[in-house]
Amino acid sequence: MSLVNSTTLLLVGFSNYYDEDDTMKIVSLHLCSTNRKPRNPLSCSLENQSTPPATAPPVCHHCATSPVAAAPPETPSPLSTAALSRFQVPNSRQDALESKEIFHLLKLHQGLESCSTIEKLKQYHSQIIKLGLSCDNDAMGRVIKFCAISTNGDLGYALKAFSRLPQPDTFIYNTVFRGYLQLQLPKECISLYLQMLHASVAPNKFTFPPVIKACAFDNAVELGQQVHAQILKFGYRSDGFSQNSLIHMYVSFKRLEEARRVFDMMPQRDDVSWTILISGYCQSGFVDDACKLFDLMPEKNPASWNAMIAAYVQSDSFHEAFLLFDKMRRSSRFKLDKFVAASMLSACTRLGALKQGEWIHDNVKKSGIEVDSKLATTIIDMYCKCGSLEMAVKTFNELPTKGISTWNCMIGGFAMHGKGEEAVKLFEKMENESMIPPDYVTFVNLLTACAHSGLVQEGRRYFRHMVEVHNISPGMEHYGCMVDLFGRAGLLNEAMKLVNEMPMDPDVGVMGALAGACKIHGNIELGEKIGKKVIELDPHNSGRYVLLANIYATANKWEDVANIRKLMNNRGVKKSRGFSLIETDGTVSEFIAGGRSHLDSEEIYAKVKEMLACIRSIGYVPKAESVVHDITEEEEIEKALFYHSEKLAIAFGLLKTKAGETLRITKNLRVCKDCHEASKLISKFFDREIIVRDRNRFHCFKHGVCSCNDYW
DNA sequence: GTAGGGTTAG
Repeated sequence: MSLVNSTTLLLVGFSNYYDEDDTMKIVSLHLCSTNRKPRNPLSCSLENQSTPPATAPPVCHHCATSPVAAAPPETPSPLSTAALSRFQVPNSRQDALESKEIFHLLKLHQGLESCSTIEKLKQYHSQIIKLGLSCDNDAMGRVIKFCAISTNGDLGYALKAFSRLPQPDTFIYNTVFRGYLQLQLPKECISLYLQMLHASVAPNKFTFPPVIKACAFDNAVELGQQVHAQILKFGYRSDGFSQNSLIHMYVSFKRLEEARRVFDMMPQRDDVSWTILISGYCQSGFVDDACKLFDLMPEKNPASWNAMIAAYVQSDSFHEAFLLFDKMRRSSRFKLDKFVAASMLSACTRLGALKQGEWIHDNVKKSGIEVDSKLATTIIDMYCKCGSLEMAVKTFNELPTKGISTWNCMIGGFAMHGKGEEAVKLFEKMENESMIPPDYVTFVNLLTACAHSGLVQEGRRYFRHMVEVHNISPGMEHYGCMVDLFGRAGLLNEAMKLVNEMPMDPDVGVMGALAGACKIHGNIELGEKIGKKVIELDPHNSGRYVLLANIYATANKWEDVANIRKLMNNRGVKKSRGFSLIETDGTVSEFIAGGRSHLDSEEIYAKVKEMLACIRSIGYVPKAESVVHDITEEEEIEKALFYHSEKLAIAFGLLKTKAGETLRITKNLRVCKDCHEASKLISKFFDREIIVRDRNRFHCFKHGVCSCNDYW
């Protein structure tokens, strides 16, 4: 976390600047020409690549009943489209006749180029067959290109057509490589590449990017290195696309030194080369190296800016991300694009910085950036996690098309705001109106919503519904939700029964939910047993120790609390420091418990004292069980409680905002019981709405009541 | 033909 020592993070200053009839089936590939000697295709040499044997292909079983098989016998046609130029000027009657057909063919090609549906494509294909061109690479290349690559295509159809070609050319192979990649079938792509070499078809510069990408995707390190050697052998060491693909492949193999070597050896690097390497360093955690490289980059483009910004966001360096974003806007001619917008929205989401998030959303609208389903999801997630459920719902409702993630995100949004009924309603709408079937994540979010709102019956029903109606087997997360659902509702026996009946060993999350339930319902015996198991399952996570300590503290077993602390010390586990962030007037300030490095700390501490005195007058009693240490002196307990980061943030908010303004606070940990109680009373006494996002959910304190109904 | 963004229990 880069925001240390209760410093103030300036985020202001940028608001004025900008202004199919066949079922999809992937058939396995087979070579129609099978009379070649098997050999290692990777040792294929340049000398024998250009003379493929002219053998007639045996009819393959895939094609016998396919539409492609309806083609007339394969006779050599004078209309081979590669020979079109010979027929430009008709001199004789024969030529005139042929030219008519050629005209027809040219129109056919044009039609293929602008073809929009697979049905249309099939009509063109049958005309090609009538013209006797079903083995012509030029004509069939167009057919295969449409089927393999376009969004309305059909790779299965492309593969059938491909298998009928006696000698597919490099273009056709390259096209099918891309088709396989689009459907995330790297193994099939690699296998076809090997078959291509077997068939002595020479690769060209368009061959390597998809093949290398397939190696990267399939994590085929050795093969990737062999393809690298072939790039050099076939003479493409200066092809930027192939070289960039290589850098990307080595980055995905986490072989940064080799990626760097390719980069350094390139005769001419372009912005993509730089960007790939920068993101590579970032993904491997070498943010400093990435930064150095970024500074050296001659001409930065939005992708390279975004690589750096995204790296900062992912490493929790939000301050740096905002600074770099500002620098980008000042120093370059580039406008906000959807990727940078998404990265910055993610930064705002993580920080809980609603104003900044709104600003980015405004600029997305002003810039005319197309809000695709990914960006829409990012925006909605930002509103949900920054506490503005209203704006999230508005944005969601205004979207013309919604993706699965968008629905899931919105259901999750209702869940974290404790709006179980709304989550259920939205899920029903999704099921009945959206044509998008719910997936694994949908049910994780839906069951979470039920758990957080105490909807036990609904939770039970949807847990069955998921299997019975949608054929989704419950995973660890779903069991976690159900244990949480039963546990929170006090149905510990049912929770235990589910854990015992699970088809897999419960993970630390499931056990943690059970331990949490024991704490809530004061089941010390079971809590102690489960709490200890959880610690052994996750011994480096301080939160596990704190939970058991809290269970002991609830029962006033201070000696056991102290023993847990000793255990943590002996094992070198440090308690993760809790912090609270609050946004006031475009600035995000961070507070840690007892921290005094804020410039206004004296004033803030005085305000905490005043604030607590006020709520004492309406019944506040400090809750000692929120102190995990073995402190017995009342004064000491209060000291430890009073300066929790959340109280400091609230006091700061009361100081810096106008009467009636909503305070929005983001915490990294869960709200403790004492702060929860104090926040309710503060909201009543000072007549303020206080919205707190903790690590699990939102608490909206208003008129002395919390939106979670104390069910959290 | 190569690079960058989203939703997931406790």
